[in-house]
Formats: sequence, structure tokens, C-alpha cells
Amino acid sequence: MKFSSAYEPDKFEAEIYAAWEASGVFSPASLEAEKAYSIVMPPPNANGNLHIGHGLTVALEDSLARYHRLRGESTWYIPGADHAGFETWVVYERVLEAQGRSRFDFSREELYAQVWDFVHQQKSNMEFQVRQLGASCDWASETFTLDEKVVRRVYKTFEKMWNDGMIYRGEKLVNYCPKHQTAFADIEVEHVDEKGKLWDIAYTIVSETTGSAAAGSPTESALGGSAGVPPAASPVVSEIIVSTTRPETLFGDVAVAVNPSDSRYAGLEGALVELPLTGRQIPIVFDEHADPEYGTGAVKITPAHDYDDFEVGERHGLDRIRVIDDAGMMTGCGPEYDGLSTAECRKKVLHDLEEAGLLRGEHKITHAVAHCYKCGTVIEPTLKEQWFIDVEKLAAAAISAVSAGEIKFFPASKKKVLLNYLKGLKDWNISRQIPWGIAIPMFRKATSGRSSSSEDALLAHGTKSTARSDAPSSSNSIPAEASQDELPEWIFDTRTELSEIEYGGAKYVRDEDTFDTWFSSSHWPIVCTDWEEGLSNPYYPLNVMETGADILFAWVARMIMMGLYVTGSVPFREVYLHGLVLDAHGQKMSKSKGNVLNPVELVSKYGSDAFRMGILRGRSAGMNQAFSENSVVSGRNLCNKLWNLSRLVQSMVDEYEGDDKVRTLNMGEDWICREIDTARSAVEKQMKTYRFAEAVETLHSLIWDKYADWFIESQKIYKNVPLLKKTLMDILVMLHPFAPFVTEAIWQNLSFTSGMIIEAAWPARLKYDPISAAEFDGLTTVVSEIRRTYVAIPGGKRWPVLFGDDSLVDDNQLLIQSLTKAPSVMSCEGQPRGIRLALSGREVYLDVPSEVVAEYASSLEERILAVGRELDGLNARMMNPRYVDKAPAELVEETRRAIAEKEALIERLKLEREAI
RNA sequence: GGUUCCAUAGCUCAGUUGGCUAGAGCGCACGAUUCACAUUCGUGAGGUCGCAGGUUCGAGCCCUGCUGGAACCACCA
Repeated sequence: MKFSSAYEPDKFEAEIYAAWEASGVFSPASLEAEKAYSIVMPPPNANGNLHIGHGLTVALEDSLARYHRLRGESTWYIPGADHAGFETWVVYERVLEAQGRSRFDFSREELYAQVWDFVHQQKSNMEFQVRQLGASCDWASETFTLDEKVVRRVYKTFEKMWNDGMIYRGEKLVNYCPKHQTAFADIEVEHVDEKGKLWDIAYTIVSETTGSAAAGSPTESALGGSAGVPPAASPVVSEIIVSTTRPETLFGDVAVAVNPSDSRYAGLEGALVELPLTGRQIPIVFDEHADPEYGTGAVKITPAHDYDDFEVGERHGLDRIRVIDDAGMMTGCGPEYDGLSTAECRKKVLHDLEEAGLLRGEHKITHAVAHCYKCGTVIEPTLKEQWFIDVEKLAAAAISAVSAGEIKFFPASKKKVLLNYLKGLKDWNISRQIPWGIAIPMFRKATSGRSSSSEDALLAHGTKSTARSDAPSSSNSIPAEASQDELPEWIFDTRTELSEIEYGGAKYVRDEDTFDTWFSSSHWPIVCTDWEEGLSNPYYPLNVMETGADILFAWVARMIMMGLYVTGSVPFREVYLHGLVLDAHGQKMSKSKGNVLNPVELVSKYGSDAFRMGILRGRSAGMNQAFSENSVVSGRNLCNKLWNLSRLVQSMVDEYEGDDKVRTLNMGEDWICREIDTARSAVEKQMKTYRFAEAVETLHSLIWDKYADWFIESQKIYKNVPLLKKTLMDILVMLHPFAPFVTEAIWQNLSFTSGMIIEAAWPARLKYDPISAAEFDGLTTVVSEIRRTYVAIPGGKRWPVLFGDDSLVDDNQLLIQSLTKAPSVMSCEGQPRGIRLALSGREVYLDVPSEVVAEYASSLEERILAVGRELDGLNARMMNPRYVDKAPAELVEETRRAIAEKEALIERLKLEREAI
């Protein structure tokens, strides 16, 4: 094959990927492998293009996969695609909107089919892009989050949890987006600080509590502390002022709460107040929730639309009155208000209160408001019946496994963060009101009379709502001979393709909701590795889980809980969490800012390898770090360098006529073997500790600074072709995990390689003579000093090099001349002259006329001073008796040696100065 | 309010149980150049490691406090 002279990645990347894929090398060597290595791809959303974070994820994971494959492990890198329930749903709703249609124009089944087609088009696009990034993943094992095996496993887990009594139907407040008309988990809600207002509203007290009369005058004291409230004319307790940011929910008020310790309201417990605009009477309750410091210290309680109020309602057995419907419109508030949006209703309520003289104050405040993370709509806490998982046992198991160190975290600090989260975890709402997802396998007994829907505005007293005992405690495997009344309200059944089934002679209707995607994706390591009960599986647990630090809670925590629950063992041994890829100035990338970098564009501009090395550079675990095209350019330059030095080596091989036996090494050859070996063990350590950026840097330096700049240059003088072949192959293999395409392309172009580099073996330890290698270090010092001195001498001329009694220089005259481009290198024949190169401590001179030497004197003087300062520092250390006493002997000895060296150097420099 | 992280060269970042003159890439300056590579080669400038204390023979690293920045969680009637 002819090695083309230019490095043009777009000419070979696609072809090489296709060859890898066709060869079957992406599949694990054996399912029974002793040295198994498994890693899964966090499934990219199958609803669009890859973004920069996917680029990073693939660069990280694939370098791990390739590294372990080269090390002879049976490597299984499993790709996936995410149906991304809600995310895809949002994308598809936009598609529908563009067509002037809406989800409500279709049945659930029609919608499901449409989205299925849509996703499968997008999915192949996504897969193509993953290939462009070079992921060496086993496409035959690609797992889609709606695959049959996933659904089967998820149903199995759900059934187990149902039988274990961990699933319950609860009527709770959920985060509800009125635009998308679905509930969210807490983690899917974004809190944004916003400016708002706090209004003071007077509720008239209509009946005092019986028994003890109010001590003092609550109203008076309440008013005293509250600005903007007119002073009361009468000491008679007549009203209570509540503070609220949401006056429109007043129709749902069922009580007013005050803190029991708040003396302003002492004695008012149980008193009734009249709810403005409605005439309804509600009680005053004492509850710790009311903060005496905030507002007037009296808070209206709306259990159906506020989390805290919900809990207050639970404690006091209060009703829950829904006044906002699923579309975000007012309901059950009377004809004047029903059908208004919450914002319209707020205005009207405020206006009406003002008219009634009940609006007593208005304060500007800043408070956090929950928003839908996708559309930004304000989340409306809404009462819904949903399926919940009791997370207590799950979290406890995860906490104990993580605390016991069964999973190693990179960065380590994330372990603490995760434990902190698990300790405060609340029950998990797994119901979503969108059609695109895995159907919840639960059927409800159809009632003959009124609908069992929970959508009625006025709900019954809340005792049944969160009661778990309401649900049957076991699955429905035993047909009941009981009467219809004794049949369970809910039964588990996996026949979710049916909308209704029969059981015990009764009709059961499927719950229309789907699972939260995190419920199914928490099974990812289990389903991807085809783990099954009772079968041994060397690929489970995964060796590592690599994913974004932003989904530590949403995903990693849940995978750990689910892995432990389903398989009894943690789902992975190590977790590597990457941070966000920020733009060049450290800003978050966003479409609106216009600072988004597209990985696929960078790949086509600079090549896949350049992108991969570029995005890894300067990056460490868990940190949000800047990224710019510059680092990709640097990666591309390295590829170019490697390409060209490989061409040079090939040309040397082409001219060579000897055999492949590596002959005795010279010092430059010992030196490069030492450098390669050092780099190899450094990379091994770096890969073990997930220091990808450092591994790339190690290899960059090896290839450029060591191999190209010194070794290849020295081989232009003395060639050792068998060693050139061997070392080049080692270097290519070591870089392959990070730059798979260019290393494979070169491998295929070289005449002396066989097979594919992706299947090559990681380099073994190299033999070399360390003393000989160290001599070459001495030579590089001489060469560097000659170069530096050339630049330091005014005029920029290269002067002849003379040497005295120095075998190192004598033996390497040609090499020194070649590396320094000196006009000549020759013996001074016992007549030293010109400038002596003092730093290297060798008898080497530059044959410079005396008038030029004089001009050089000042730089020499500077150097004497600099060395003098270093010497002073070292001497000061030795003068300290406690240092000599307490520091390790080796270190002290080293310091002594350094002092001796510096003293000798200064002597030489002074001699040199005197010579001038 | 809670948890966690960060502050080192002009920029983006390394610096792994404390140890010799604190490193890299990019950028910058000066110089080179038929002979693998201008996507190149050589040389250099640039840092009191956020501030103040402490521990230690020795601190960029450990401890305390402070200042500035970020992320996440919870919450604000």
C-alpha cells in the first residue's frame, strides 16, 4: 500500500471503522472469558444529534475499551439508545405542532406508533455519529430502552417490588407541568429565583375558640409587626392577616396556620375564620410550619396546591380542595373564576379583595419558583394519584454498599455527595402521563357507577390517599372466588398491549400512565449484560460506569439501588463521572448563547482522533471544564506528526537490506527504550486511575519530544531499522486507545505490521542499558547548550564546535553536528579556545573570535549570579541543623551532591569569564 | 439553609502518601528553513501557587479562618 504523503483523516476513517465492524473485533472474545472487561454506553437520546457531551463520553469510554482490549481482556463495550420518554416526547410534540396538530388529536396507540417511527429514523442518525467518533462498541448487542428484554426485566422488578410491598398508589402532590400535562420527579424540576410579591389578606374571625379567652390582643400585636397594615381601631379580635404569594389558591384554603409559640395568636386554636370571596368558614390550626418571622406569621393552608400545606393538612386531617385543573385553569371556585388561568385569577382575586377592603399589604420578595426543565412553564403542584416506590430499603442497601467501599468513585468526593443524597431520599414517583414509554403493568377494577378517575375537583378526606394497605399485598396469581366487592382494586398484569382485561369475573382497565424513564434505565447494567437470575455472568457487575456528574442522582444512584435490589450485587465496581464541557471562556454551552460546538463538525474538520484527544486534554474527573477548538488543533497536529514520522520510518525500512534481528543498542537506542518503557508504565498507571488527560500528555510528549525530536533525528545518522520498527509499533499501540483511526491507518500502511492494530498486544517491558541511556541524556544536555549558546551570542551565527578530551563528544561528532547544525565538530587538539560550554561540565567549546566572546560576557555574568542564588538556597538548607537531623538521609545526601555540583559549575563559569 | 468543588503563567488546565530549580497545551517574542512534517524546527520571556494565620527541618499540597467563583440538594406562605 502506498503511504500518501499528507495526513487526511477524512480519506480513511469511515473505511477503517467499517473494516473493524466487519471483522467482529468489537464483540467480546468469549462469554466465558476469564479476563472480562465490560463497560456500557449511557444511551444517547434517539431523538436527534449528538452533542459535545456525547463526544466526551465516547472519547473516555472508548479509550478504556480499546486499552483493555489491547491488554488482552475480553472487552465488551455495549452501546445503547434511549427512547428518552419525556425528552423525545417534547421533541415530537414540536414536530406535531409544526404540522398544526396536537397530541390530543390521536389515540395513545396511534401516538405510540408515530413516535416509534420517528425515533427509529433518528436512532440510525445517532448511531452513525457514534461510529464517526470511533466507538469500538458491539453493535450486535445494542440495547434500546424499549427493547423487549428491557420491558421484561422492568416488569419483573416491578412485580417483585409489588410483592415486596414496596409499590404503593398514593395521592400526593406531584410536580405537574400544565403545558405537557405530566408529572415529574423532583429532580426534573428546576428552581429559579424570581421576584414576586407577598400579599397580606384579612380573614375575618367569626367565632372564637371556646374556653379560654385570648390572652392579650392578637390582632394588635400582629398588626404592630406588619408594615402596610392599618392599625386596628378596636382591641377586639376581629380578623387575622395571612401572608401569601398565591392569592388565587385561596379558594382551596382549608385552614389558617399559626405557630403555637407565636404569642400574637395564642388562644386562637380552633377559632373559625371566614374565607374571603367564598363565605366558607375554615379553622385556625396551630402548626410548626408557620414561621413567626415570615410575613404576619399566619399562613393560609391549601393542601391541594402546596407541598408544605399538604403536610400540614395531613397532620390536622384537613380536606384537600383542588381549584386548578390539569390544564392549569381555575376550577370549582365559582362561575366568576372558573376557567381563568392562574395568572388571570390572581389579578381578579386581588382586585376583588381590594374592593372588599380585605387586601392589607403588598411586599416585594424574591423566592424560588419551580419550572418545567424543558419548557420553562411554572410547575403547578397538583394532587394526583400516582405509583410510588417506597425507597427506604433501596436507599439503605445502597448506602451500606457505597459506605463499605464496594464502588470506587472518580472523583472520590462524589461518594460523599451521593451518600448525602441517598440519606435524604424521598419516595419515588414513577408515573408519567405521557404515552411514549413503557406502560405501567397495572389494571384497575372498573366500577359500574361513577368513574374511578381522581380528577374530581373536590376530593374526599385524605386518609385513604397515601395508605399502602389499600393496595393488595400480593400479585394476582390466584384467581379469587370471592365476590366482586372483595376483588382487589388494582392487579398486576404484563399484558399491557391490552387496554382492558378480565380477572375474577370483573373488568380491569389498564392504567394509562407510563414509567418514569429513570425507572427502566436504572436497570441498564443488568439488561445490557443480559444478566439473569442464577446464571454466572463475567460481565456483571460492569468494571466501570462512565457518565456525567449531572446525573449522579437521577441515574447512578438509581442503578446502584436497582442493581442491589435485583441482582444482590452492585452494578459496577467503579464510577467515573465527567463534568460539563464548557465553552472556551468557561460558559455553559447553549443554543441561545450561540456558543455550542458540534462534535460531528469538529470530527469532519480535524478528524475523529484529533477531536478525541482534544476533548480529553486538560480534563479531570467531575470538573466542569472549558473546551476550545485549539485543543483539537493540537490533537490534529500530533496525528500529523505521527503520520509523517511513520512515513519516514517506512522509508528507512524500504532502504534497509538487513534482517529483523535487533542488533546491539547504542546509547540513543537505549535511551528511547527507556523513554518508551517509562511512558508505558506511566500510561498504565494513568489509565488505572482514569487520568485520561495525563495519559494523552504522556504520549504526546513521548511521540513528539522524545521519539521525533531526539530518537528519529539521531537515527538519521545511525540507523537501527529493526529497532525503529519495534519502537514505532509500540508507540502506535500505546496511542491507539486515544487515536484509533490514525494509528490503524498507519498500521495498515506500514510494510512490517500484520493484522489490525485494534487487536494488537499492549507493549511488553523493553530491555535497555540504563547507564547507556543516561549517557544519551548527557549528550542532549550538550546539544541543548550549544543551541542555546548560538541564540545567546549576538549575531545568530553558528560557530564551529571544538571538543577536548571527551569521549562522549568524540564518539558522536556527526550526531552533534546534525542535531545542532554546527558548521563543524572537531577536536581542539589540546588548544581550547572560544567559549567553553560550562553547564554540561564537558570539554566543549564554541570557536568564537575574542571580540564576539566579549559581547557574550554579560549573559555569562547573569548565569553566574543565577547559579549563585541556587547555591545559596541549598546552603541555607544545609545550615539548618534540624533539616540535616530530621529529613531523610537520602535527601540530605542529594542536597550535598547538588551543592558540590553547583560549586563546580560556578568555578567553571568563573574560569570562563576570566578567559574573556 | 445543606452538601460538594474550585482559586497555580496572558488563556485552559496538570501538579497522585508534603521533598531538589512548580509543569503542559495554546498564545506571545526572537531566530531558522530545499533533504518526514510550516499541521515544521530551535531558543526564550512570563508564576511572591486567592488572602491571613497554624503544623512541619520543609507547604502549591495538611489544618483553621477569610475573600471570590461554581455546581447540586432542600426551602422560602
